Amino acid sequence: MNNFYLEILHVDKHSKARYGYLHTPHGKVEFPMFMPVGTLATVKGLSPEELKEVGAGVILANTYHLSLRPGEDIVYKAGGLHKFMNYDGPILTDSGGFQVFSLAEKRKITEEGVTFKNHLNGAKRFFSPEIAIEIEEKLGADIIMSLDECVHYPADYEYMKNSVERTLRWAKRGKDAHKREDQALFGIVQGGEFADLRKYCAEELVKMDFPGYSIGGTSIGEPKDVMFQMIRNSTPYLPFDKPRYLMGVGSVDAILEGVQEGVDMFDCVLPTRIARHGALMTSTGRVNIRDKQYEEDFTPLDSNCDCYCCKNYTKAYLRHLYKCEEMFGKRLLSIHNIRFLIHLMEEIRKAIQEDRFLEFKEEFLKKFNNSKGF
RNA sequence: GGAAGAAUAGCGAAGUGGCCAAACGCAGCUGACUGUAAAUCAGUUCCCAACGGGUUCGGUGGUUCAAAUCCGCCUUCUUCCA
Repeated sequence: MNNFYLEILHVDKHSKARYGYLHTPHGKVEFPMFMPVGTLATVKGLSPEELKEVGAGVILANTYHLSLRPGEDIVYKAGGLHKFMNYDGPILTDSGGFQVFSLAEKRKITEEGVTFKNHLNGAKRFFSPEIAIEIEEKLGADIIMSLDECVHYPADYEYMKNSVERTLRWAKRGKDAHKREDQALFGIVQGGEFADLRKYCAEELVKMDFPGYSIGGTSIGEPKDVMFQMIRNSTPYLPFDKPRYLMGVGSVDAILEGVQEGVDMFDCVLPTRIARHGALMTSTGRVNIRDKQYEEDFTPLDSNCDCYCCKNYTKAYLRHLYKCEEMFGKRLLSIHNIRFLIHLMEEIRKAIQEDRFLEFKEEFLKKFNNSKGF
């Protein structure tokens, strides 16, 4: 496919951070990028117009969840995900590999695939690498993931080794099954905390020649330094000219760490989920808006933020909305958190182009870690 | 004027002789959340120099080894009858 490629415009002189455009069938987007998650074909609380306003490019949707509701055939009949959800930017679908982890007690893995007892009514649903691809083709995202096993942490070496071998076989099967020319299928690097397995998995995937590579099995409860090591054990084996996507990572320090190691794409439910729960990312650290200290605070959430929420509303008002469980509050806070991360990426991109990424990282973390981080 | 019933922690509400500093819900205060089973989950909320101690269940006086729980009186509220 020639309408999907990475256009690298600059590499930071003092790190592996890269800047450029990712070209997709639904337009080009700058990287490094943060991709908001819209599991059920909606980024919870935000309209497509609001997503544009906060600067979102790629957004995610989920194969497992959409295949259960409304069902991939409905989305297909609607004209695909873009039309169905009225989003004309690039969309990425996760394969269901994360649900192998998050719904661990409701599934069984075999060589053939994964059988889920779904979380809605317990009905069995079988996912093979081929079925995942078939569903993803019907959903019609620009970027799709092969079915993998997101392995729990910690896992012993033997388990991880077998799992990586199987994930590699699944990647191959998915690739063979994938027919749509207008979708980029990514392979996923697993291997947990084991350096040799990460390397092996990356190298084997590269042999299969995917248009992009994901790093999975991160941010599932492992310590930060372990996560950082997982990244460093993966990126060196991935081709320079293909996008690297660190899955499920959305904490500020981890994003900065990933960018430094040459990661181009990040996604995470963190900003939207914690926003709904009243926790906000600000340039000076974490804010729990429900806290009493904001009761009479008539200043913006983050004076350095240019989002609709920060430009128009005070902490006292946001606290009030939160405590009254008004949905507008959750929307405003979600808008802020997503804008915060996307704005962070904008600043990162600027810093990379000016070869001062490392200084930027240090300064940003210094301010951010003054209070509680994530 | 008479009759019946009720008063429990910020609110609602269990408990009706010892296992009660008192269930539970709400409100309050605080944490957590990372390819979304999440508008969720967890902790905490009488006072204190606190792995112990001190005061509580409308008020007051009793009964009892022991009372939120039983008895007398008082106060307030609700309903019904006049």
